[in-house]
Amino acid sequence: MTERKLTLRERQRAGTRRLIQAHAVRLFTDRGYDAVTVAEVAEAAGVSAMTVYRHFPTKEDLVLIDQPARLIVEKVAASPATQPVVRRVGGALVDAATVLTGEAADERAVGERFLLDCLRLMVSTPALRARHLDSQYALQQAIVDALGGDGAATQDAAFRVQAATSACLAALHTALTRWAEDDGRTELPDLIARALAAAFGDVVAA
Amino acid sequence: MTERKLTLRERQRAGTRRLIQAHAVRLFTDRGYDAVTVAEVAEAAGVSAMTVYRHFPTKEDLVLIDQPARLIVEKVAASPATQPVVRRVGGALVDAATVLTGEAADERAVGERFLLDCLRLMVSTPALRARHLDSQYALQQAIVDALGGDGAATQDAAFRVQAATSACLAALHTALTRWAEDDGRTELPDLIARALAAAFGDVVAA
DNA sequence: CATCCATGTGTTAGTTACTAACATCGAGGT
DNA sequence: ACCTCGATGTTAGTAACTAACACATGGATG
Repeated sequence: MTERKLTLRERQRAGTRRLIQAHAVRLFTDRGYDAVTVAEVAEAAGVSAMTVYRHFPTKEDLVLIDQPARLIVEKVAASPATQPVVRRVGGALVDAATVLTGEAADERAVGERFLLDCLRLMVSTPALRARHLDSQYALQQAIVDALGGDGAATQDAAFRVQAATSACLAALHTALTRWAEDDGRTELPDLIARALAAAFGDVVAA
Repeated sequence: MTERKLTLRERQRAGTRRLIQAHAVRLFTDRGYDAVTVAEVAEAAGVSAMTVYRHFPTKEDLVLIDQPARLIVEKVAASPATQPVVRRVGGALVDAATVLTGEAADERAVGERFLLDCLRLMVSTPALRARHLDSQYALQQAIVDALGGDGAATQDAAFRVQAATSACLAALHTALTRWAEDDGRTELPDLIARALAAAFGDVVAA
């Protein structure tokens, strides 16, 4: 699975990174994001505050998970260009979620729990929610590029693609929020599919 | 139009508020949001930094325009409950935009220019874009409430309403972004209607 | 018109997120 | 064994806020 060619330093670095993030999410969940300072996170992880900033550019990045943008973009690019945009993007989102949540069940237990903790923080903390929504906006730009709506097409066509893509990602966000509220009890791909169906009707029936 | 029963102090307060905001948006547009400190905004407006914070809780609020949430919510609540959600919300968004951009043409020239400056900043500055997206998320909650999907209905129905509403607001955001890029040359209601049509097809034909 | 109070404002001191610059220590190749 | 480079710590600094207190002025009351 994971690359075994990592040098000792790289493993140590990755280790402290995960250590810092784990302590951060735990403290934030316990006492609230705003009530915990970066210095406290650093102390809990046994490092200096500067080290925290070397691994995470901002306090918010301690919680924000880098969306699997690459996977989604690949799936969008691989979708047939003959289908409507909402179907292509929606299908890619469901597929990507299936791949991600379907990984090895043993790692899933711990990994998914951590992910749910992060998601809950993102939904409940205004600053994190805002940053998360903005990262989805960045994902939208990447998806639009992958859809092949390159500068060639009309500006009006590009606008329509933007609108459809943003609507799909909004449905995804609704599904993610619900997933966090449900504590992960419902299967994420199902939630995404249902959110898409609620917004677009049967256009996205895979 | 505006209430003439304002006391002197209220008019003074509103005056300094607009003064501060005008100087802020001008400075931000000229030199960039991050390169201008709140202290500089205060100095340009001829007040102390503390006064700026008394009028605007955060630096970001100097640019963020309070969305006409009330108008939109009213229009949503007034829409026929028999129609699908995307139609009800989409129609309300177009209607509200028509009302707002259709105001007295003389005030519109200056007001719309200021609004476009703010929008451009919101689109191009990450911190502002994030806050704006989050304020749209707040608007989403208000719209869902107004849709009458009160706790009575199924939790699943509430989820579907959330998904559809969020998708509509995503289309709105795409339209607003395009409007700012177009420098307001295209009529905003038309842009919104086209964005909705691109996402949902003919479901929203008003 | 004199008085009192509420409100907007200024000043100061503090907290916290974040940055820059320099010193140190240890991993990893020579 | 030596040298380099990368990870970390330390210090000092900037800027967005917040709290607390003092001051002045609008606006109502006698």
